Amino acid sequence: MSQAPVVKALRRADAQRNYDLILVAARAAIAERGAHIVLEDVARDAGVGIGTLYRHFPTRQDLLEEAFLEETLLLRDRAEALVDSPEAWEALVAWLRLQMEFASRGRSLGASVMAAKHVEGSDLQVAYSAMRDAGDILLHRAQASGDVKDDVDMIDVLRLVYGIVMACEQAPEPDRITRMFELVIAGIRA
Amino acid sequence: MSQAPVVKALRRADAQRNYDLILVAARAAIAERGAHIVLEDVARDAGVGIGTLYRHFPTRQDLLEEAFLEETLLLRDRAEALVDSPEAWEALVAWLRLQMEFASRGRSLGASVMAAKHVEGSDLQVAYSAMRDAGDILLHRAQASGDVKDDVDMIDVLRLVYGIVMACEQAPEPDRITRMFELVIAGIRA
DNA sequence: TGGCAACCGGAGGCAACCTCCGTATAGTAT
DNA sequence: ATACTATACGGAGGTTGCCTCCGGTTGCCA
Repeated sequence: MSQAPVVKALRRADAQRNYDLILVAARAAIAERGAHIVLEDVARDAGVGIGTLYRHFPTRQDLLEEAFLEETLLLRDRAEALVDSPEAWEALVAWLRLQMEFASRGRSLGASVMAAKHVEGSDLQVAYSAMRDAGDILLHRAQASGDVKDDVDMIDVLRLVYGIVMACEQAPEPDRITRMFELVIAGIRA
Repeated sequence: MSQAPVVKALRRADAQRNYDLILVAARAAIAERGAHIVLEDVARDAGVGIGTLYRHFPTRQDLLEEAFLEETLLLRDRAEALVDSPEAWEALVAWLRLQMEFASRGRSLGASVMAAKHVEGSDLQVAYSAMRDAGDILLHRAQASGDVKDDVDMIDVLRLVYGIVMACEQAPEPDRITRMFELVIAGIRA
């Protein structure tokens, strides 16, 4: 299911080590304070210079993409696991709920990730497509069983989920988020 | 329906003139390039110094709030006008559609406004509450006529609308936005 | 017309982003 | 082991945008 750390090309040992340290620090910072991380802080936490961070991740976007790649692959795996579930509708809803938790954890990342997905050929774009394809199967199953409207599109549904998180970012109230999620779920139901 | 330019207190004529010039420049800039306006540019466009801008609008938030105040009051007026409509459901949907257009125009402002609304006592907060109250009447009418679920909350609905705009900010596709909007509408329908 | 409270404006401090280049070192060839 | 070099390190410093401060200016009233 899971995968080994990403190794982009042949790299010197110290370079690979720093690359990993930076990613670890970035993920920790994002989990704690959201995606508005200060890259200088990440570099310090990782114990490397800012120059090193920028060599490995030329843009802020590159770092964020890499930081979320793992989680995206995990969500794809979850979708694939849920395909075996006998309850098509419940499986779909469960997966969408996971999506929402993922989005909440990377609060403020929404916009960044949203932009990244469209960069053709990027690692995250590929992973995101794979994840969405896996989710699509859940959606189509639920449509085949008559639980979901036929004209519903997975991209739209995912965006609605991300939109909820973004709109509630400033004042996150768990029960409000839950209610909004349920409205969306009701909206796609046949 | 509409209202005269806002005059906060007794101000010297030059101060009032600059205040208005700044707001005009800010609204123009937002309409053209979204809410990521550079305040230095706004000041230059308005023909005043940056210091003057900051005296009138101590924080970026203050300027954005003021820039959107008019539109918020207008949306309230629209809700009040729609109360007379015989079709409760259609009136509600029409008003929500207006909300979406409003949000689209101030692209990237979503988060800022979302934050501002909660600043107790701010002009925009008061105006926003008034607008929401007016919208609430539309909602309750649609609930009374059995068109909308009883447990739907206007705050949730508005946030969903704003969420759509935010989630589609990076790559706005009008028909996708329309489809997402319709999913939300379907979600609140009884 | 004088006086002053209100107002103006831009120089400059600060924070975050990112680049550049002199220094250090892992890996390799001898 | 040693020397060599491609690769990598790291932080000084340039850039941009945010915001403050205060010496100079001006509308307004007596």
